[in-house]
Amino acid sequence: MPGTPTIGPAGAQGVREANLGTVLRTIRAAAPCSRAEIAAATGLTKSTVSSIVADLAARRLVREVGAPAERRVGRPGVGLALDERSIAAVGLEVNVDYLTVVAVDLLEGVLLSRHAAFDARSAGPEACAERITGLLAHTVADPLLRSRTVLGASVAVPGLVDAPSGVVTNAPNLRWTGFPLRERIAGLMARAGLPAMPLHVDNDANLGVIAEYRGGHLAGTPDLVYITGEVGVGAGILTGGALLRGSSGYTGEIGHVPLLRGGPRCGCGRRGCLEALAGVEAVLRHAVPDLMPDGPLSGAGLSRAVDAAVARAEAGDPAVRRALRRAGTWLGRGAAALVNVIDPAAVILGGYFVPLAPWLGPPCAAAVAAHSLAPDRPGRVQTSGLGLTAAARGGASALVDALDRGRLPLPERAPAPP
Amino acid sequence: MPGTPTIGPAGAQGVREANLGTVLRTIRAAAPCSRAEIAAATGLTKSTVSSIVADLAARRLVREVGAPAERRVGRPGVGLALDERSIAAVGLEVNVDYLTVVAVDLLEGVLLSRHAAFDARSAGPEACAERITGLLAHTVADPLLRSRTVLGASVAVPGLVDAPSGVVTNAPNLRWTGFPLRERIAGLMARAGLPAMPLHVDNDANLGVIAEYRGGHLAGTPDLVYITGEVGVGAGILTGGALLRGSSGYTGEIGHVPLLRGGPRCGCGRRGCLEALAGVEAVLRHAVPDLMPDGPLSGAGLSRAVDAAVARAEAGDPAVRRALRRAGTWLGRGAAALVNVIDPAAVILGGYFVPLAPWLGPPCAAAVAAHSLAPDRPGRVQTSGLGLTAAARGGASALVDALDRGRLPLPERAPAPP
DNA sequence: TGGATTAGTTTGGTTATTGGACGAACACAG
DNA sequence: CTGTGTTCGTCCAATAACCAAACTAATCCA
Repeated sequence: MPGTPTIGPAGAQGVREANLGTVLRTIRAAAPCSRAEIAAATGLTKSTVSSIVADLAARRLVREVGAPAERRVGRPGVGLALDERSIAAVGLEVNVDYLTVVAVDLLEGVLLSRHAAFDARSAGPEACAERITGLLAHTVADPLLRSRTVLGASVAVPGLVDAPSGVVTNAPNLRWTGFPLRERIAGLMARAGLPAMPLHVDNDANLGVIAEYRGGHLAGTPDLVYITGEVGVGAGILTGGALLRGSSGYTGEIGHVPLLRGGPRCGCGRRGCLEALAGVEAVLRHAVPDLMPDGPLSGAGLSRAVDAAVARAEAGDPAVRRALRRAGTWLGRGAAALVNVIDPAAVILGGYFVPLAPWLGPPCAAAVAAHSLAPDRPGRVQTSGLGLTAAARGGASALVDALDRGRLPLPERAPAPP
Repeated sequence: MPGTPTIGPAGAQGVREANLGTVLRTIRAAAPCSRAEIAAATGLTKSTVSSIVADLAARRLVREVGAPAERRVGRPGVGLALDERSIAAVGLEVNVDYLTVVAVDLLEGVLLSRHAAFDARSAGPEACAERITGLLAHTVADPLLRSRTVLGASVAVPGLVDAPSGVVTNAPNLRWTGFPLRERIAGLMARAGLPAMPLHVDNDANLGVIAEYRGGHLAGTPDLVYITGEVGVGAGILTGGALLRGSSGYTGEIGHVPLLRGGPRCGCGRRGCLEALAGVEAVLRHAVPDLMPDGPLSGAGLSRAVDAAVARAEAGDPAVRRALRRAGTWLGRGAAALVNVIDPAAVILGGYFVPLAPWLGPPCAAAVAAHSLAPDRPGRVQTSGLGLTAAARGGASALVDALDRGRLPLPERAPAPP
């Protein structure tokens, strides 16, 4: 059964939008390809495809490339491909201990990527918004982006976000509540005389799973779960190719599922939460206790501690390996709850879990297999290939995704030179 | 982010379909209403609404009723309402110990409802298919349905179902595996010389949540979970108004989430599963041990035992109340896992949990509140008002829902007499 | 050089929505 | 009881988009 029927009247422009998206996606998948091939693949007629391709070319999203090398009988088709020189999309991520920016082109190739240690917790939300705005301004001014149309920017935040309004409802690890991040960034940009652009704010796990869906090893798998391994543990859930948002935004909040009665105390006040057992900070406190301060970590501390834990685990340190194994098992138990409810094709471990995955992954996979009902499926637990840029890339990808759905907020322009 | 873009070309008939659905749903919600009111409510123009209403009237789904009593200045509109005399949809449910049929009209009013004790487990799948076919044939031949167009029939099964093919992949409590139920029913109907009709097979919890979405107290709430309380425990999950199906159909399989290490042995071979702690059969073994046989229950045994447990609980029997309280707490823990992942607006307890709800519901709600992260929401745990007919009604509703989406597999007919 | 084949464009036709004009039906005021 | 104003529903021409088929273009091959 499909979703709730769309409200509002349907009209011809909706049809056009759908078909623009279909053709764009087909070219993305099959480039270089001819109009005739697109017609065959989509079921549209050749005339419709010609009309749509003309439209896309006028917006510089598609261009003609040389005829395909393959030589067959009959008139050769002219190859079409996405024009990756025309647009850009920016994704940012703010997290407890770092700030990331990524800009991608229409092919979702990375144009530019910056990662910097940053103590968002002590900076506070207002200073953070300023820092983000500065980074965004700097990014769009980069020579690599200057000649492109910027589709917009998206900001990933580790916490509960009301995506439509761009308000960060509650981000415990940043200690933000009810902060109107989008509004702030838009205000700061206007004050600095920068051109307005679409701004989106969303949860980091939600954007992480979008990144995996569009660019990870499992790209295109419509039922995916992405688990962030930052200070907090959260899950982004994609079902049927769409984000699960729930009735109030609390989907995938597995960081605080109770796993062990009377277990270690968690930041949320309860005991035995997944985050207190398998969150990166908790893992490191067991694995490399000598490197962890008594108070909260700040700046690049977490990253350094992860590196140290990896080095020791590689060297065969039994205490570190034991700590990672136990954390992996708890993580698997938490993930199993999710697998039993959602039945995803795969669970992808992201963030700081990626470098730790050689030791954390196998026990996690074993625990998922042991505690889930569905028959065991090899490769159900995977490691992200996107590292700490996943959320930022996902934000940028989400902007590109709007084009793939036929929503082209782009003016017609003179056709691109060959 | 909306779901995966629909594949295939979009065309004018898709627009018509969407708008037919929009108008039909508007009339359902606002009847009796005039064409002008529909135009205002939907954003379509008056001419389009006229055209669509004519189409719906030709298919006898809508009829003109007397002008509305409300008197205002200007020409009065002619009232439109759904014509409930024209079609019918049939829903059946086969479960371990009973068989249910329900037929509804376009307003989803119940035309006919039968519930019979039936030992599906010992009858076996083939005999069951014969029995279902017989019941269906008897139902469509009923004088109440004879004059109507039957949209189709849907069968709810407690187990894993591949809905597109109508094959029951695995129904442990019925002991069916890989049984092609739809194909069998279609074959038996053809052999009996009955007219073919669309047949659907789906999981009972999935259809239960559809019934709640369309006809329960929480009708229209797009993020709902329905928990069946039959011999097994399963959840049907609706998110954004659409069923969650997962990558291989194992969504909502909460019956076997492990809750208590070393707990009671479960039918699945493991220990401490939710079903072994809070499944109806397990509950009754604790609550009314004297009424439960050592072997498996058969026929109407379960229903009688539930009645007895209710009677004793009402009389204040402390052992029964204690057993129900404990089961409710376990159920709440299992439901909390679901709430933390899905964030539904409500969790609805169905099946045999309904009569037991006065004692089982409050501890269940308390456990959900205690173990879920999102702020407590009163009324998060609800009791179904549909009793044991939920799944059958949901199947029938799903057929009506196709009309509400504009898919009208109905021939044009002479307009209905006033 | 001409036939076969495939690509892309052009032209005409279909479906469905839109928007404005118009007649119909009623209330109200004089 | 008659005119005026208001709202309802329909009719008709215009528009947008897709489709089907004819047509031109480009290439291979005999």
